Amino acid sequence: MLSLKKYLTEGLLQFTILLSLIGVRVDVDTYLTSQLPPLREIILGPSSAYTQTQFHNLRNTLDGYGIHPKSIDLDNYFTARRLLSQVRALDRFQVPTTEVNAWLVHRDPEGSVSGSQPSSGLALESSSGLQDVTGTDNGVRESETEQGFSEDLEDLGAVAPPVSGDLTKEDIDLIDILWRQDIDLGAGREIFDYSHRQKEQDVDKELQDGAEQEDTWPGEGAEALARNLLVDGETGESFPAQVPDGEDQTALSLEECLRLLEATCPFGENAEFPADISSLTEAVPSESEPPGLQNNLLSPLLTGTESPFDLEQQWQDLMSIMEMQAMEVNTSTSEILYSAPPGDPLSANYSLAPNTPINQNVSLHQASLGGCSQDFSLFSPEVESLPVADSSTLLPLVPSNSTNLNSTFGSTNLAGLFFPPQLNGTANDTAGPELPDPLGGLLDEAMLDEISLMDLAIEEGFNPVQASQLEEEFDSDSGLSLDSSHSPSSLSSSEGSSSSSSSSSSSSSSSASSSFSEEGAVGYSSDSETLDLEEAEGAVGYQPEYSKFCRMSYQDPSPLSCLPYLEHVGHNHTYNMAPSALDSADLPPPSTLKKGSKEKQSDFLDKQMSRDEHRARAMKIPFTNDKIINLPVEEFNELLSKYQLSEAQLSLIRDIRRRGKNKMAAQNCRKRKLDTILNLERDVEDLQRDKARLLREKVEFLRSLRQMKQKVQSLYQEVFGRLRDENGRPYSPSQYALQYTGDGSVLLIPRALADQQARRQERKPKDRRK
DNA sequence: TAATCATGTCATCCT
DNA sequence: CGAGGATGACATGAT
Repeated sequence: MLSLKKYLTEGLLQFTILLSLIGVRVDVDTYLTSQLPPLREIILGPSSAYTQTQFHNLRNTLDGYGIHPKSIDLDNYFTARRLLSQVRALDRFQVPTTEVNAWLVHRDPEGSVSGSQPSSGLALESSSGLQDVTGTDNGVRESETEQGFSEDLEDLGAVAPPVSGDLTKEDIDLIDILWRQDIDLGAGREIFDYSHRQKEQDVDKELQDGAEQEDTWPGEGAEALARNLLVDGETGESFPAQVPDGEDQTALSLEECLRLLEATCPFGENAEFPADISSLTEAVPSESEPPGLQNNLLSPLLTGTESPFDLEQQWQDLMSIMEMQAMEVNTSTSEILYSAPPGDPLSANYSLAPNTPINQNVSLHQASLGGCSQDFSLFSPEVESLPVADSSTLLPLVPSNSTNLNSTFGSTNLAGLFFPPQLNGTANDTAGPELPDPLGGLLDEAMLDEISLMDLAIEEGFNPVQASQLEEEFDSDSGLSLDSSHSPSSLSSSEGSSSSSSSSSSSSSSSASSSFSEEGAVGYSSDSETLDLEEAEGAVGYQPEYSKFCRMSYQDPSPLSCLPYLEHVGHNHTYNMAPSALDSADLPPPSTLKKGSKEKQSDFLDKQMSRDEHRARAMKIPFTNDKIINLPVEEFNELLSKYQLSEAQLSLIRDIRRRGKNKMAAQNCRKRKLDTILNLERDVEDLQRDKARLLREKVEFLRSLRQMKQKVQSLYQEVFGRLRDENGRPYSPSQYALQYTGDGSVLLIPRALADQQARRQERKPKDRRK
């Protein structure tokens, strides 16, 4: 039951963070990436502004006991570290791995516009986009991307694996020197323990990275946007810079495709219509080039593909945003992207006539990482005919936006993908001669379901269930740990740490008690005793709590920490677990003191004592508070039975014991809380990684789907173009359409009929969704 | 001086 | 039933 309760509590916390992470507005990302302190502190660890907290975290979790959190040394230390790192950064080539990758990838032979883009994510995606149609090394490329991505995450501190390589020997040496300077002031070496150092380093790193990225990422977002929308050097068309970037490969293949299509529609005779689609496929290998093709056949099909393409692209935009967020692009960038003036992209886009679909398609291939703003401009007229707000509000993944999402995402499923836009209910004024949906029956329902599931999963903020379902369907080797199995782990870890802490605390206290217990009870001067007695009897309320003598962290064995002169060095919130022990331990033998100093000393001692100690003294309790608190029940009762104690004394003793126990419990409780938060931090990082990976996978799926779709389209055109009526004339695409039946046969049916059926099929998945 | 933090304490629930 | 652990809430002192 205890663990269940724990689990629930922790689970609630996790759930909360989870919600904010994956659900509503995906805001944790922005919290993480922006410089908003609170959540960021919790998740990524405290910044220097929260040094105190950070220190306590370390103190509690990393055994960083030894320097007081409020000590000035700490600031010195951090400042020194930071300056040191900055100085060192001057002579070091500190380029994040991803950055390097980006540059490598960006060695564009054409020196295209995007080559100057600093966005690593964009570059990476572009790289995979470059390989898009070749497809052969896609896997390799993708893995590169993934690697780069995760590295990126790590670089940005979202992940903090102990990379010992981060610290060079000179680093350690320098830190060592610093430590030696600090240890005199009471700083324990644990402070400079690696984990701590790494945390600190992360802070430094963040500073440096922040400086670097200011150059590259967020600040230039708008500029990049502007640049990306500039006129393309090659074609003179105005479209996003990504377009020429990807043109190398995809455009090429699409041009091939175009040629193929143009070639496949001869006006010749003897058009034999293959009865079977498979035979059709065999008869016309996708890359073969039958000569001659009617041009007007192209546009309906190609424009028909634009809408789905653009929907995919929206997904990729989504991707980009997610990943950019994950890459700790700060919110300002996102805002820039979100609020990208619709006018320019739109006009730029509309400058793309529908009869230049290649560029659009090509750009769509590339629209993945980073380039969200550009991507907006890539929406085809069909999609952009929707209110602009729809497409932009789509991006933050607001669940309440479901209607818009449905209207846009709904057509992302295959039915939408393969239906010409006019059948989708989206206006398509620019489309040329219309062709009916040729491919409605080509892909089976199951696939439709999968795709819509994917859409749904991400659309609704990555519902874990759906996401895992999605995972099961698409990726068996998932590392996703969204389910509750994670909580027990963190639970157990916190449990373990708490138990360890409690055990160590009790052990340290008890050891103290064993050595010093008796002295504490006897060593008080009588006058102060009577005084205290009066006070105690007069006032039931607490006396003011005296400041403590030493910082005695309940786990801190460091003798340095008990030096009285250190008290004014830093504020001292001691866990006075064994105050009497401390008192007696640190006091010089009374014989060595003069009488005046002895008085002072006892005054001083008084001030070091906790309220309970004062009360105990006042009530003449014959044994130490430490014993009262830490003795096992049996021994405690034995002890009580040895003395004749008044009811008041007994009651006080019980109170002391209760309070002492509760004090430790509170300490443990707080420590547990911190542990929980740290664990959650790690969990969030993991989930972010998982999320990014899933999104990458989705993009991959969509990419391959798009390729399939292209193939099918070209095949359709080829087949349709070869059809001849009894007079040997080609069928008009505006009047006839091919339709695939369930049994694999292909029918030539009148356009109107095809439209009807297409609409019916289109409604199905939408209904299912409701 | 107000805000914030760390810590102690109490009340309460639970085992 | 009492001891004691856990934890939320509040108090207090320090910064």
